[in-house]
This record gives sequence, structure tokens and C-alpha cells, in this order.
Amino acid sequence: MIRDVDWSLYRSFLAVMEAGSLSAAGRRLRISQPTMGRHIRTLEAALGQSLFLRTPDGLSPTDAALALMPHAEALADAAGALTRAASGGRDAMEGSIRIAASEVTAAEILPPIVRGMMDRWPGLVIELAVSNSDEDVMRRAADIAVRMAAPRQDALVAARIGGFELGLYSHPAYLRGRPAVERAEDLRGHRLIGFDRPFAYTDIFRVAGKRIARDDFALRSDSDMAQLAAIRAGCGIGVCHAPLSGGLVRLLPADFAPEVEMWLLMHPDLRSLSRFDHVFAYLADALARHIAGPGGAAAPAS
Amino acid sequence: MIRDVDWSLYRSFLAVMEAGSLSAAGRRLRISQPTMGRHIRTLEAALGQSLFLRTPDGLSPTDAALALMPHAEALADAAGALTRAASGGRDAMEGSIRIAASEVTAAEILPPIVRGMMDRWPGLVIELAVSNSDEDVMRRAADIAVRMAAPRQDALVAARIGGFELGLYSHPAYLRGRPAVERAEDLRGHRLIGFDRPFAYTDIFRVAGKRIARDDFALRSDSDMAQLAAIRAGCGIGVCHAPLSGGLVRLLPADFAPEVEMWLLMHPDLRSLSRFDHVFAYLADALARHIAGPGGAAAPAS
DNA sequence: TATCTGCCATTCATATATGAATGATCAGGG
DNA sequence: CCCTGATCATTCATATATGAATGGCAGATA
Repeated sequence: MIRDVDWSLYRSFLAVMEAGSLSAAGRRLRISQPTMGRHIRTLEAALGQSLFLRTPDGLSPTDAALALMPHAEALADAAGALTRAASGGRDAMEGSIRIAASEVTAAEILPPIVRGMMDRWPGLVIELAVSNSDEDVMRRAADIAVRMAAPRQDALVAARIGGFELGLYSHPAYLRGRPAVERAEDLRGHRLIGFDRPFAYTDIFRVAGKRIARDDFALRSDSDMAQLAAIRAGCGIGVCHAPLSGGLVRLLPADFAPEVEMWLLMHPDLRSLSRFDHVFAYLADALARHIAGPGGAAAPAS
Repeated sequence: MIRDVDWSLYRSFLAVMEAGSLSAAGRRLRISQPTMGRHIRTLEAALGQSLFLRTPDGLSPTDAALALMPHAEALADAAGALTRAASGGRDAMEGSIRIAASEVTAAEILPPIVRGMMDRWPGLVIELAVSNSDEDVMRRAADIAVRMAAPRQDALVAARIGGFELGLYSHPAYLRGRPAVERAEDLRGHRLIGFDRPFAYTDIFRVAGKRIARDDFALRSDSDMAQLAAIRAGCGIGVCHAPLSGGLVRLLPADFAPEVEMWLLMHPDLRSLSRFDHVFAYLADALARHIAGPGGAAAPAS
């Protein structure tokens, strides 16, 4: 039976897993390479199994180490959340807050809102994490998340911000000189932009009842931001949030107009620290304005 | 900005929170009281806020410390999960496994099953944790959980074991010399056993359409085990799993027979360690047998 | 009041962990 | 071929963290 493993050994373990070598891990944690080596040796002794194979250019993890990796990450998430939670006074608007959002949200929607928050509360440090699952909040990898679907975990603090439409859009420069798109069939022969791997949106992508599949796309990317940029650059026709479609031409509005919900999520353990509540309320308000109309970047009233 | 807080300081923090004094926390972690005191002082300095008020009979946590507590618990859960995951060889049936179940399940259903597992795999160490939420598995406070409802978190490995009936039961000794219970109205004037605080079952407790509320109970307990024991002791009439009703008399079977589902849950990060898979499969099989019939305690075929 | 038993803070000698320096090894590039 | 730039392992002096012992304090108990 294994008892009393020092938690900082786990930290060193994770650093070595991520950095790939004792030296690199040591640099990251600001401890020396010999010490890092001793930590790993101590941990291996405590766990009774070997975790790495020493090679001339680093340590390569054994299967056992790989199996422990997700647990070590969970530990790091929890430690990070604890550090963030403690990073300000209990009621002061100071300290770090980590916000998770999709790429498009982080790049197109949040910046002016975040700016408003930073102006209002100069003591806040905002971390923007790009990711796409409510898991992040559950796992404490983020404090607050902006999501485009109702939460599947009902242990979270959740607020429905509102709904907005997705639409098929294209840049005028792309459409110039190409056949007009007036009926669903006209999409054939056009360049479509879509997702690479199957995704939550995969099922939404139906035009006039017909599902558009992976093979129909001429440009595939799992990054929603890359897709949006491609549409704007005139690469073809793709899906885009209606509130973000300035300068683009909407196509087939009658055939493709799925409604998407925006939600804001927070881990309940953060409620006792008031700055998380304030930021949550601020974000909810500002995002609702963004959805409601074009002037959405203005600071909320509250 | 707070950086680089040694994770073992968090461990000392949690120990002091739980133990209530430096000395007690030190005993628990097998470190001396002065060292514990230094850890707390170091942590307070690192976080820039005071966490405890020193009193003659212990340390009392500040609000800031209370707010950090759930995060520290999450950290401890993750560390425990990591330690358990590492507590055996990668493919060997050795090491610790923590199973969460309700009191009745842990006391009435699991013991013979667990015994079968221990006989079959002598190297296993089983920890039985009594609790009632799928959260436990999500939070890694347990590796595998037996639950009486479909999981609400869809990030978990889940297996539906089967359904069984709840029924109203009483001990013959209680019924002797009392008015017979043949129609729903006959329950009036009888002693009912039920839950104290509102609960998932609260809504299920309807007899012939009429909801039985908290005030109708003559004996209230939030412990399902205590309820079962009370029924068996002849205290009155209560709800009990049909498969556990041996020796009891069923009442109003036509009016009260809700179906309950049994589920088995596991954290996906454990799949790469085969002993968790094996135990999961063993439990699923054995529990299905328990539900299916009276001979359910026999070892599964697999 | 006197006594006992928890608790925390301080001291100081000691055990422990750490880092700088060094050497050995391997891979890639001129 | 012989550098250069990575890596890890070892050594040893030093810094750091630790524990035993002690004292003081407050609240029980008699």
C-alpha cells in the first residue's frame, strides 16, 4: 500500500511528463535538474513502479506514467483553481479569473467585453482559455465558461444568455462572377467551408433537410475562427454567427437558420468569492447585449 | 500575483482545516506541530492573506480559508485518485479501488459481492464510501459508484444494471393487532417511515396518486439504512427495495410499485488501468444477478 | 485554588533537500 | 572527423526544512 506521497512529487511528475526531460521540467518549475531527477526517483520508489525510461535526450514515459497523466492533470487543475481563488482578497475585485470560450468567442466577442471589465476593475487578471467543453468548468480548468449549448452537467451554476441564429454566409468577393445561390441545390458546385472532425455542430449543418457531410467541404478546419477567417477572405461559403456577419452576404436564409443558445457556466465552489459572481453577472449582461444588437460592445449598466 | 505555491502546503492547509489545530493536523500527516505551523505561515505569506485565527485551543479558519476549502478538497480527491490509480501494477489485479454506494447498497447488497471480488483477486484493496451523488465519481472522490438513477453527467462511463421495484413493506410484528391495509386510505392512522429532508425519492412517494409528504411520517430519517432497519424492527410501514424485502409483508402492491434503475458509474480516466475495468464488469454482473433473483449473492460466471 | 490537559510559539541542533559544478553520453551538422 | 548542444548521473558544500524540547497560555476538573 502506498501512503503519504508528497503532493509536490506529483507536480514534478506532471512537469516531466509535459516537458519531456528533467532539465526542461526543472527550468519550468525553477528547480535544478538533479533535484527533479531525485523527485522522480523518489516518486518511483513510493509508487513501486518505474515511470520513465531514461534516454539521452529526455525521459520517455512508461505505460504506467501515461495512465497516471490524466489524474495528474486533474490535480494541476485543482491546484490552479485553488491558487486563482486565493489570488485576491475575499471580497475585493482583485486576482485571477480564468474564462474559457471557443476561439471565435474569444477573438470576436470577448475582447471589448474583457476590456470593459479590465477598465472597471483594474485589479483583475483575466486568463482567456480557448476550449470547447463544459468539462473545463467541472474539472476546474476554468472558472467561468461561455458555451453555445445548454450545460450537460447540472452541478454547475448556469445562466442562459440568449439565442442567436447561425447562417450561411459568404464574402461578396467570393460570390462575384459565380453562379447565384438561390435554392439549396445551388450549393453544389460552390466551395463549402466546414468542420473536419465530427462535432456538436455536425448535425446542425442541414440545408433544406439535406445533411451536409464532411466530404462536401472544400475547406475543412476544426477551428471555428479559421473558418470565419476563411469566409471573410472569400474562400467560400460557411456557417457563421449572425451577430458576427458584418460585411458578409447571407445565403439561403429560409433554408438554413438554426438557433443556437449561449450559456454562461461557473463552478459552484466559486460563489463564496464575490468577484466571481460579479464577473459572471458582468459577462452575462454584456453577452446578452452582444446577442441583442450591434452595439453590444458597450459597457453594461450595472 | 501568486505563483509557485508548493502543493504540499495545500495539503497541510487541508489537514488543519479538517483537524482544527496544528497539533492534530500534524499528527494526522505525521509531521511535527512546529512544522505544521510553519507551513501555514508560509502559505499565508504566499497567498497574501491570513487563513486562521490562532486561539488557545486550535486554529479557527477565516472566511478566506472557508472559501478555499472546497478547492482544497478537490485537490485531495484528485491526489487520492492518483494514488489509488498508481497503487497497483498497470495490468495486475492489485491496488486500491474506492467504491461509492448508498448505505443500504453498501450494507445489504455489496458485502457478498465484495467478498467474491476479494476472494477472486486477493491483491485488491476495496474502499467502500457511503454517499449518494454521481458527483463523487466526477470529482474523483470514488472510482466506481453504484447509483439508483441514470447519471446526469454524461462524461462518465455508465452501465445500466437493471430495474427493480420499490414497495411498501412492514414487519408482521407491526401489523399484528392493527387495522389491515387494503386500500390507500387505510394508511391513515398507521406509522409511516420516510425521509427527513427533501430528496430524489420525495416525488416517488405517491400512493394511488396521493403524495405522501414529510408531515405524514411518524419516523423520519435521511439514512435509507436506518429506515430499512426501522421497518424490520416493526416500527411501521416504509419503502424498501423489493429484492431486500425478505421477511417483510408487502402492502398495497397495486398502488405503490415505482420502478427504480440501478446504474454503475466509473470515471473514464480509469479505463487505461485494467483492474478498474475488471472490477466494473464484475460489479455489473453481480449486481444484475442481485436484481434478477434471490440467489443474487453467488459469484458471477465471468 | 491547584492541577491537568489541550493548545501555540520559540529555540537550537540535526537531518534533509537542494544547487553548482563536473563528467559521461548521444545525436546532428559542418 | 570533430565540434556543438542537448541530455542525465554524480559529487560535495550549503541552504533549508525539520523535530525534540521547552515555555506560556487558556480552559476544564476537582
